[in-house]
Amino acid sequence: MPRPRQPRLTRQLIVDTATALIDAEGLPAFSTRRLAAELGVRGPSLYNHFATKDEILDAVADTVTGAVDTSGFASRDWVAALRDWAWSYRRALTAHPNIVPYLAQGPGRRPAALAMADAVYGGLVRAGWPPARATHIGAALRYFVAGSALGSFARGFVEEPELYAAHYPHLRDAHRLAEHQQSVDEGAFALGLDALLHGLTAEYARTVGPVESARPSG
Amino acid sequence: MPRPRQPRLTRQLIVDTATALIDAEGLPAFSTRRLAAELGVRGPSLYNHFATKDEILDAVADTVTGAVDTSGFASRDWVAALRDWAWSYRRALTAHPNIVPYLAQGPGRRPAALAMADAVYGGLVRAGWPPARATHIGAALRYFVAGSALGSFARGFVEEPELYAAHYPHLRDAHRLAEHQQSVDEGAFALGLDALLHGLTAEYARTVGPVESARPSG
DNA sequence: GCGGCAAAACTTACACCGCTAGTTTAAGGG
DNA sequence: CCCTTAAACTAGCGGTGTAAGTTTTGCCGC
Repeated sequence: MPRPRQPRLTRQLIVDTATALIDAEGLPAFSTRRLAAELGVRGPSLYNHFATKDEILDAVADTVTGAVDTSGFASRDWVAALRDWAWSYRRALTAHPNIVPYLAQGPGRRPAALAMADAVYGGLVRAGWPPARATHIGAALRYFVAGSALGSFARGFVEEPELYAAHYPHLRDAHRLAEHQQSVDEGAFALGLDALLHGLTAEYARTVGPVESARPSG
Repeated sequence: MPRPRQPRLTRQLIVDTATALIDAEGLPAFSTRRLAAELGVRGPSLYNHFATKDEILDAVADTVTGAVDTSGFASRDWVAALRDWAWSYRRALTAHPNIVPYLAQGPGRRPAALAMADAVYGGLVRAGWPPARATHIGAALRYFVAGSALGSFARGFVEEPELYAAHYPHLRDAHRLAEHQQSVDEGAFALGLDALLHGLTAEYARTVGPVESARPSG
């Protein structure tokens, strides 16, 4: 089957299908042949549109990151902007949890990740944070969000109470975590984010100056 | 070459060699055949000692997690214990950064991870935190530590200034991040951890009661 | 209109992957 | 001493990413 009348593949179509496949079956199940099959095509054909498998994954990761909203840094005080950004970031990642392990490994050359870092850094510097501090804050929040989307603390537990009861006295009810997975993860995220922002507000007051444009809501 | 006079493989030897191999060449380079070659053996021989490749990786991950020190929860106030634990946790992970993406995916059945979770949870509950809060705090800190060890914000940047200058105005000096990688990551971690603990201290005073045994150091 | 070139699919193939099955020999217990 | 078990082996299956070369189509310039 040679070149068809109308191309069957597009970068966009490949990325969309790859995203759906990863969402549905996980990263390990994502292979070039499997993806090609999903597209009604033969595997190597993908290489007419992407140079490597990683390039496809980068495109998927970039699309996911592109959904993050950083507009708050242009309109709100820095605390509110950080909060909005962190939640938007988390939502974007948890919408496609299976790609997170790949995505989490450095902003690299991915345009959307760089644009995001740029917006955050710029917003914090504009708010009065020293550049080095702005870098640290952006990184720290990134750690927290990525960790929360990746680790899914609760998901790791297993439905076998006796596994825990014997050896881990305090985790007697750990198996229950699996039931309330989402609420545990979201609760931990909300608590941690509030604590982080609270601490940053105090740090701001101490080192930058009295809180003016910063109106902490927590 | 049949059964040798003296076994050439041990679970311990396999785990140690696997750890060294992953440290030296990264997760993708870690294959059963490659590991076997490193051990002077033929690949399938590993399956006399481990059922699957993942079981080997779990053992490596468990060894890494086992190096985390949670003793502070038995002797110090909860804030100091959390701080010590978080730093120890981070040191354990950054000592073997290549295994982190695997390790980060849920505490699962790995004994060391469960023991760690148990110690943290128990310590927080003993300090007066409500159980649900204790779970959230442990998870939040885990997110932060795992994210910091995984993402290595700075490592992601590339040594090509012109890549950033054009499109990301605030990241003009982003390529310099690669130079100061370790200090940026550690600084971000220190800042974030202090902010988190500061916020948790405030939360404790507000919801649990006046700070008594808690003696925040930040 | 037509020749030629680029595009986009194809087939084939390589080296590697995790893992299974069956084989061989040595070690150790009854 | 036999017999089970352990621990290595070889062979091989189905799958992986990707390189190379083939074929047909669409399109652009003459």
